[in-house]
Amino acid sequence: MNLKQLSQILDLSPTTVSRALNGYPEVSEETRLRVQAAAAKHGYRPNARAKGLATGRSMVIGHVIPSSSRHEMVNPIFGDFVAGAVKKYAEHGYDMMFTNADDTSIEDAYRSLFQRGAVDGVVLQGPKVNEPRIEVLTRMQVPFIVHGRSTGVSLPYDWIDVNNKSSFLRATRFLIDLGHRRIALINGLEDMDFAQRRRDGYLEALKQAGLSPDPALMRSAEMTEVYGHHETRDMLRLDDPPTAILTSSMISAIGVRRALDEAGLKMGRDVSVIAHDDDLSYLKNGQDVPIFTATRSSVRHAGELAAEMLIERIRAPHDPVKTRLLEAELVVGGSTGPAPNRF
Amino acid sequence: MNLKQLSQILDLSPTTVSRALNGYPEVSEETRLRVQAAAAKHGYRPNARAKGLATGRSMVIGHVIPSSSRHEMVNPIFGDFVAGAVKKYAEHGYDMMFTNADDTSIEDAYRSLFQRGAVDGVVLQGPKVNEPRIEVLTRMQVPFIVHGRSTGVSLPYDWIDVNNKSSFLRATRFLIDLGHRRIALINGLEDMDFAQRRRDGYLEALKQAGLSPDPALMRSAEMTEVYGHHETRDMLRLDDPPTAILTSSMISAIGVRRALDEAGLKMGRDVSVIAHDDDLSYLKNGQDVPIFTATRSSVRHAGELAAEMLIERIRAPHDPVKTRLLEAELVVGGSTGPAPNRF
DNA sequence: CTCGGTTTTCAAAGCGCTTTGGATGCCGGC
DNA sequence: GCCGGCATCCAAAGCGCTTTGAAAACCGAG
Repeated sequence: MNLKQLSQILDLSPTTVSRALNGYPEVSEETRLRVQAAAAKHGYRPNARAKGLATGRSMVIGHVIPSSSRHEMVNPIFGDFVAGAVKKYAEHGYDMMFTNADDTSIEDAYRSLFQRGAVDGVVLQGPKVNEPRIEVLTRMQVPFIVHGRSTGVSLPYDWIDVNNKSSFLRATRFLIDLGHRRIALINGLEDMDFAQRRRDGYLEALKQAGLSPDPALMRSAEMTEVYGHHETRDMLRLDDPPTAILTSSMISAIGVRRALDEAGLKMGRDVSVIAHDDDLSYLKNGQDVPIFTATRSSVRHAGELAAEMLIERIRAPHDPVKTRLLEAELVVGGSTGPAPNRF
Repeated sequence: MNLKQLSQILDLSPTTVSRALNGYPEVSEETRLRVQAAAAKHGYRPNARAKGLATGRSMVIGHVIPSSSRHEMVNPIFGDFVAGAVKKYAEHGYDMMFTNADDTSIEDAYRSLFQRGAVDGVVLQGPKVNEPRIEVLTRMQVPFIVHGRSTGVSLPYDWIDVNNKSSFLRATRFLIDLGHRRIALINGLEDMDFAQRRRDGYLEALKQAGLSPDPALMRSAEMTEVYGHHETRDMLRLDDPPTAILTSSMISAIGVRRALDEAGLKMGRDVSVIAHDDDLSYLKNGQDVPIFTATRSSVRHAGELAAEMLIERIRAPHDPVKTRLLEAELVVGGSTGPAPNRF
């Protein structure tokens, strides 16, 4: 069932039917109702491609998933972000599109997505330090939003980010206030901008407290459970092991706990742990009492906000740049306590 | 840059340029090279919407995400499946599209997606028992594939599934062989088809061993960490607590372990645990030695296969139905051991 | 040369929609 | 009775591509 057929049934021109359905004023209310009824009855749905061709808009927003960095897509954080975004997209009549690209052609992927008219805008996820994609997208005049920021990029661009630095600064200070001096950081990959900012916050707090950082206590890798476990076990073998561990994700924190258990140490008593909690829906940090003391910020909520900001941007391409910085809250659970062995 | 402009630059007709680019034989090799060079030089990308309009195909495959069941999308399993699928899509020139739908209109969402020409096929995820969507999609003649199956649906349809029943049967038998008699099942939501099959396997194994199931040891809910923890803690309080626990996901297994830790029980010695492991990339079941004894089946691989099967289906809509049943492997880790307290 | 066949190219229609620029009919005002 | 103005409706062009059917160019055979 297409417009033409529907208009023939109604004995109206396609023009009028189109207008009736799209809420234009130059059609009588009577006709509009008649058209709407017929459309509903025959299950008429305007062809999205034709509509897009005619209007020049696709009502689709694109996300690109690097394929080689296997984890990115799969990353549960990504999932929650996308869930938040897709909901807002739907509210505004947008669909969400994914394209896959290998790392070499990732810029190409964005370019192609937009230039072939598949999407009206894109969201850039997981920005690295000096993220080159930002410049590319700006030059192409694609409406886009960055989830995160990129130090080193001086262009203005829309972004939404959580204040990683301040949240890790506060978490570190919290541990220091509890008397901890040997504080480890199990961070994400530090070419990622967010990881770098977290490290900055951590270092800043140490500095403020007059503590000097120990490279042996600073680890960086993809945030898996196994990685959290591995690094923790490794650090516990040090002559002067950490009494507190700061970790960049709940997943690795789970690995940390496993390593502590294996070593016969009790979390919160022998070793304190603070995790960054993205408030993932299937991996809640406990029911009422948080399992881990954590810096919490809902990545799903960030997804919603990002979607709204992007849609705004698409509507008004020349508005001044908009940014949004979310503060994480520090929730205190059972995984932290005063430093042991205070002499 | 569009076809017309490019053809003017080349002083050729749009027809010829289009054919040259799409590999049709009726264009001289010389011209073809000239066209390809110009296309590359000017960064020409055929407009996807126009192409779609003309060909009647969108080269997009759709996934629908129920919004009310918050977890579905977010579910890390979903993420890995999608990662596998999107890779295969890309290899065949397809993109992936997501639409959001609330639970009431989920059928509508599929209908709309297809009828408005947004997608060439869809994948149906998380089928329930007597899944109504299968009938709807069949009737609409949408090419589709089901990830999982649906007991109670008698129509033929393409599906790919892991043999949930046999894998849980084997896992249960494995525990029985270790001397366990009080075996708990922490299952997913049992209106989901996969969960029901797992329960069937579990029950079958008990039956074969002459054991009668205890409703107090059979739990069912969304597979979160907190849930695994909660149910385990609850069951440990029973007069006759389980000595082994079978759980439907790694995530809840982590909760199970937490509950065991809290109760001062050692996993693998006091209580044995077997999890179903979807082999998620960021939540590996250990490095070399598996953490949990588990029934393992890569959901990412399932995603790849599903994508290929769907693309096949789109190419040949009238081919006989294809199905694929994957067997999970039973990997033995440190979480299982002989039943304690044998008298 | 001429002619049938082959290769190469092209004009134009069509995909399903929106939108511009009228047409048509009806109204009251003069 | 005519005209401007308004409310409705419509024909046709256009979005950027593919594809049909036909023309043009070229070939060697006769």
